[in-house]
Amino acid sequence: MSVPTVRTGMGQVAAPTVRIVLVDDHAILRDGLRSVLERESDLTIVGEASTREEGLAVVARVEPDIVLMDLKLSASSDYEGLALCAQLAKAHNGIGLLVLTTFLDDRLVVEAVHAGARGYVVKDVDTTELVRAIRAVSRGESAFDSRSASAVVRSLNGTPSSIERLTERELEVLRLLATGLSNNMIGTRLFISATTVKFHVSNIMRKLAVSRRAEAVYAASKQGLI
Amino acid sequence: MSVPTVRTGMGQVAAPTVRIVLVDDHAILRDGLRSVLERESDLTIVGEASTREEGLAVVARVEPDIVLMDLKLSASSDYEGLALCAQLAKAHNGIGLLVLTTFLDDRLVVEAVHAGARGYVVKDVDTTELVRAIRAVSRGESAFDSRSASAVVRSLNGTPSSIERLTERELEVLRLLATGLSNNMIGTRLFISATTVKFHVSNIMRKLAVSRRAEAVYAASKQGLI
DNA sequence: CGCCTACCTACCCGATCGGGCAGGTAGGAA
DNA sequence: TTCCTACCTGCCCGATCGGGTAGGTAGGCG
Repeated sequence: MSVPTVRTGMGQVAAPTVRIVLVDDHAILRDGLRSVLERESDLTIVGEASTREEGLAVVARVEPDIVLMDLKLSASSDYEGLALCAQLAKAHNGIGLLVLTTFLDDRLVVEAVHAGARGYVVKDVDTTELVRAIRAVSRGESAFDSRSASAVVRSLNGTPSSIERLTERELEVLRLLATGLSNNMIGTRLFISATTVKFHVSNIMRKLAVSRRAEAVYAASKQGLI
Repeated sequence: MSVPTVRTGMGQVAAPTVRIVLVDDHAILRDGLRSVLERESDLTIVGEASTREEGLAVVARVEPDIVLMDLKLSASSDYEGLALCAQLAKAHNGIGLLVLTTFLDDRLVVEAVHAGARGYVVKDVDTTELVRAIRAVSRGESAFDSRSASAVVRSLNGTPSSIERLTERELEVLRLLATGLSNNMIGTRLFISATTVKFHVSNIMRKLAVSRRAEAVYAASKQGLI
């Protein structure tokens, strides 16, 4: 690591400069963040990206200390950032991944951590709290705003293995379910029998802890599954 | 209007200072916007608010030229800003309401205009485009980024009166529908018969142009109705 | 080899839904 | 007054759903 270290006249070691890449699909937010963060003398924005592909390319090129990223990187998918997180964590060992996002979803927080994020901050926190989180992550520590932290705690001890993931097939059924198709029509579409569709729907409802397909669609929509 | 007008030495009339209030539930975005916009010499942020109530109070106090606001002002409701729009337009005649939001939804654009907004910009546009929109609205003009503009066009000629609003009652039914209740249980909850519930559900499905309750819930969720 | 997961299928049956029918009231606008 | 909107109600009937039961196959893991 060739991180520049600045020594003050007092002989103390000042914080080294933290090199940051921003990944967010909203140019306005990136501009705003850049403007706000660069007021801090120890922070510098060395790159920006608006998509997953751009993010990978930029990070590979500039090798920042921190990637400050949203989980939602397009209108279509609400959690594409998770994939980016995992890819960055794998390709750049020890890189500081800090998620800055709109939604506070227990599941998402946990998934982000699993994907390699060392921090999770929701967008309605104060700027100072964000800066604190950035510095913490840059030191190799973890940083969660208070609400995200409790989400993590909830997910870890409240429900030991609460996250029952839906299988690919179930997601497929779920998406068709959301379009209002009957079991029979879903079966025709997927080349399986209506009985099998019903079986999948049952499992989906069990995993989402609901009892009606309408509710399943709502829950899945809320969680960004579809 | 006691807007200060600045005359240059050339005898030309320079742009007067545009006084802006920001309304957004994310402190970070507000900070960022403030930082970015105040780099423009003719723009000044005179107030901030994170909720509808705050927005009303702040605008009443500082009487800005422009209110730059998000439609989503809390995690629960996706379009509370519409109500704020309408209230502000009513209370402050001629005030410049500019919507800055994440989602581009034809319906929302139209609703915002009906609520009194003179502009609609999605958050992934360039900062310069936002600044241009602010100046346009401050001059009393309208301003839409290109995608919002086409949304308006689509809504106006594509479907003459496509926006069939759900009644309060129907929204009530819809919310219970999303929780997976049966017609009978919804009826019990609302003190009406199951037949009436079915009637409302039918109307909801017709208005949302779907044929199943699951699909209705999905569509409503997508449109931020619930 | 058992054990697990993901996936697939069949039959039954009562509850529910979706779409018709035909009506009613209250309140506001033309 | 007549018209419209929002709201409410009853009855009918075939299609669909939700929840059981009781099986099957393919592939991976220890």
